[in-house]
Amino acid sequence: MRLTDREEIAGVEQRTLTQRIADDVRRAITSGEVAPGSALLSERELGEKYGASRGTVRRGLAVLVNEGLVTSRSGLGYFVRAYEQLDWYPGTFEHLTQRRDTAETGADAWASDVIAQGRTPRQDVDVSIITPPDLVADRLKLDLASDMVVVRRRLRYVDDVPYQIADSYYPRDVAEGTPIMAPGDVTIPGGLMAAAGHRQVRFRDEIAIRMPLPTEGFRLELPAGTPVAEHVRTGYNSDGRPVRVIMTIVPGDRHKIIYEVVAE
Amino acid sequence: MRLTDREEIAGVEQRTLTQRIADDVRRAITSGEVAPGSALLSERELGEKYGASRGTVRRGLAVLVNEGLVTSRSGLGYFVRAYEQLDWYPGTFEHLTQRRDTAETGADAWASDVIAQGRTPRQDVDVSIITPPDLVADRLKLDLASDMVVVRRRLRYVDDVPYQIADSYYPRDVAEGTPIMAPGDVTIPGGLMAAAGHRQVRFRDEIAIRMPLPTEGFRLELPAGTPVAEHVRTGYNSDGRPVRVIMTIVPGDRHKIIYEVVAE
DNA sequence: CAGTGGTCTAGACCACGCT
DNA sequence: GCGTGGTCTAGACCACTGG
Repeated sequence: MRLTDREEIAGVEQRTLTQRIADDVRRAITSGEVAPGSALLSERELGEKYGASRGTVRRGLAVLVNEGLVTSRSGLGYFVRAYEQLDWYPGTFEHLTQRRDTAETGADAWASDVIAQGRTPRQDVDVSIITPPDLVADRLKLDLASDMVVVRRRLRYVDDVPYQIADSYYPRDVAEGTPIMAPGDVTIPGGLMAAAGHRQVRFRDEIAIRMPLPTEGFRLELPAGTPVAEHVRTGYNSDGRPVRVIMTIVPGDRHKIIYEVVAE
Repeated sequence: MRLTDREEIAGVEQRTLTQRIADDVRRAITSGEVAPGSALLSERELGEKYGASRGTVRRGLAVLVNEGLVTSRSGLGYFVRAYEQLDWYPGTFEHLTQRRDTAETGADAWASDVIAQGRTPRQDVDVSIITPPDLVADRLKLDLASDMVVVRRRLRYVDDVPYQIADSYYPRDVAEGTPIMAPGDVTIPGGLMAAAGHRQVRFRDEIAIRMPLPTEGFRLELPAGTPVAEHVRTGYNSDGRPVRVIMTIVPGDRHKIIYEVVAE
């Protein structure tokens, strides 16, 4: 019956039932008719409303889930997602960003950014020596495949919600015997780079936009339909040598990335 | 029967059949076992292989589609997606980026970037006067809700593939009587801003990572599972006045965004 | 033409959350 | 216990692509 019913309504209806459901609900959300955080009709109710089977309703809602507009919670229902983004300023130098409050709180550039926005930062840090991934070896210009690097793996939280994966890679000779090797969440006024005796005078940031890998999604507790930025910074010292690579995974639903650039 | 079959294999198998299919195929792709561009088994074949119904296979493959790993073409099959990204350097000033080849080809900063990478740029341009969206009005500090702005809407292509939506907004008094108002793809050595008598001495770039709106996906011909960066640049002149807002929609599958920053 | 994906249905069982 | 989403099946018809 359905096909004829549907086509009767609007002559030749191009869109599928799935699309109609997705479009209707999307419009209700983007128009503000249903507020962020509030619940949608249940799958069975929507099925009733549109004369659709549950499978079709689920496909329609899946579209919105993958667009990041909606999440589902088992046993509860579907909810409109609410976004609250933190400003992240990667485009400033550690040793220049260092703020008044930093010295007092012992916060690094990121942490003091977070504090400035009235939130509470925390990070789990783990230091180890590894064979670097190709991406890192290339950027650090390590010629020997056997060269190992020091990696500081950080999982950064804001108000106890995971916000970023930030892994820093240092050539061994740069890191060894410096505070970089210190385990845990150490903070050095002026930055770790300076503490290791290198002035990072230039960096190159490469930003790729993609969907998270399953492991990243898991670690960062990302809902479906949440893309990430893969932010790779290569830092150079005054000799033009690459001395650090930082790879940061930045969930799109929690961040706005900001660069301020001034002509010299 | 299946449930028992499956559990027999590995004691207590947590993952669902859908997940197993998705995981298996993903591993085959990320390990390089199946090359980019090549075809996967058909839905019916996978169903056979895993003892799954077609619906289940489709759900498994949908996971990979939404991760951007795979696309399907009706009547043909599923294919591993191939990524080829263009480097985009937004972090440099128009009037500084201006290159030798620019003067010759009449290319703007973006176009000469593209040319430098051996590709062919093109853009459709459309100029009109509108009431600005809130995002723009805020950044241009327009106080009257009635203030109108000049917008140059561009859809930029590389080798005839849509690459970016780039819409520039100018206050009327900045744009009127200048080449900014010229319809079509005009290019002025030194940039439109300079031609309008303003030196853009500072800008602020805000980058949000999200899934595309349906209209954006349509215009840019984005496959499912392709996130975008929403790149908003506010440019200021030497008086500290915001004189331009550029909103660029940057598909993640075609771009790498690069900022080079040098300590002064 | 045979094969592929796209859409849809109707029914089933499960785990989960709340009351 | 009842309602919610999560998973799965089996079967159907369609439009499209290629040889």
